[in-house]
Amino acid sequence: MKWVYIEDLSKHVSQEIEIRGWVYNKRSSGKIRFLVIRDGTGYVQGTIYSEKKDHPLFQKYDRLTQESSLHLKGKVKKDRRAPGGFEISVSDIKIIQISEDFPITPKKHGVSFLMKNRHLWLRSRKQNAILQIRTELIKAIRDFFDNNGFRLMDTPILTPSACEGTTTLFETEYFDQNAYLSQSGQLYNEATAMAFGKVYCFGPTFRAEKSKTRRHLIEFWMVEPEIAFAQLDDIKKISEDLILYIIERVLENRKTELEILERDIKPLEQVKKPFPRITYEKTIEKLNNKGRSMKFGEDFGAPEETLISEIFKQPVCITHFPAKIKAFYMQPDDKRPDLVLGLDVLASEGYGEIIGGGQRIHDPELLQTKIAEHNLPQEAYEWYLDLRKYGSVPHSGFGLGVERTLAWLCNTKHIRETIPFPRLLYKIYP
RNA sequence: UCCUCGGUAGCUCAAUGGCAGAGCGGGUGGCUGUUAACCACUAGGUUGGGGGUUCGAAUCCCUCCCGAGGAGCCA
Repeated sequence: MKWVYIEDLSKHVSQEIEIRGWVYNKRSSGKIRFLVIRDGTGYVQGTIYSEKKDHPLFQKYDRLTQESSLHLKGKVKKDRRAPGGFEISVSDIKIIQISEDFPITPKKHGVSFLMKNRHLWLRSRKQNAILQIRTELIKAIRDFFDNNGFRLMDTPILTPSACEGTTTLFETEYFDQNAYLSQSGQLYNEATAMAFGKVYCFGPTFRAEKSKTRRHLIEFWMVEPEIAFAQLDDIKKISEDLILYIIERVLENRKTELEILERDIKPLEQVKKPFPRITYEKTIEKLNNKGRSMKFGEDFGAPEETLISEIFKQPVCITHFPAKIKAFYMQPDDKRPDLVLGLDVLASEGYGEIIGGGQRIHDPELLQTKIAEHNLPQEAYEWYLDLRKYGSVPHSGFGLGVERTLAWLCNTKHIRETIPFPRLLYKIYP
């Protein structure tokens, strides 16, 4: 008999097939018994009907507990009463294992309990939906870059020193020296961009910040394109195209999951390019007009980002930040040397920054000065300075945070649900 | 690191100085279309740890531990 995944059931109506999965829920009513099975690709209801109370299938059914594993054979039927529109009229059950009492019952649970049971929580419907969308999001990101001439260049996770010297890094041993877990692939990406033109890296990054908010993970995934000869305006356009492509793909292929999450898709459908483009100084002005007093030189916090997204109702592209609040490698504006050509994109609906990037300094002397001003050890940056000695060109890039983007797409309150096993402040179990 | 709130049955919570409870989950029985099914019965407790006040503490005080929300920090 043919083993079929639940997501493909619609192709097998009226056929005898086999499903392999786990018991999600049971309901019984004497002579008819219901069994909801999940197999990772979806959920389907099985029905067993008999006049005889001691029917062998009833005996097996009665032994089944939540999350018991089984093979289930039966005929696929279309039925309006069944969740999902299809159900299986069960002809045989092969029990693989009777599960012990499963901790996560179909009722309410607290976050702390669920996080301790993250390895089991992943089996729940909403968690499953979020992570199904995650795989679509990642595929969409890769397709976007692959289809637009970018070369995938993986950057190292073990690095000899800080990329920027701003964030706190995880330190580890590297034989007889110290090494640090990467907080960004960008600097290495600049080298590969000079070798391949258009590149991107996609990998995990690590920040040892003691951040305890719904927007922060200690370990998170970031995609970082870097383009030789590109200037600020070029990456504005690419970041818009990327975001629009991602939304399109998720809306096209993951509608069922968005429904499970009860995500109102209108705000996503309404995202259009070009996004509102505004400078840092204009943003400060707007915030002040809205009663949020801010001075030039202050960085936006979570409340400001929320307010900005309320003003525009679209993702917003903010540029021209004070040099003081940005990293050392940012290219200064010709007309305003106190400003840098940085780019942040804030997602709509209050989700805050999902993209950060900008144009990089290509002048060797200027870069050297900035490294000195930021008290960074020049020896560590010799290779990086080399990139400006041998055919230096203007170049730009940005990083997009996968989990923040996913939280926005799914309308998930907390970022911890957007990665299978989140690493959070002081929490690394399971 | 700081601020606020919390920790009672496997889970979610009630009991605010006087008998430690309910719903879910588990077990037993019933029911022909259930949708987190329902109905009946049943088992289940070191009230986070330690100390104190009191005739009496889940409840008040001290202390430690753990968690949540937020802030700061943070491309």
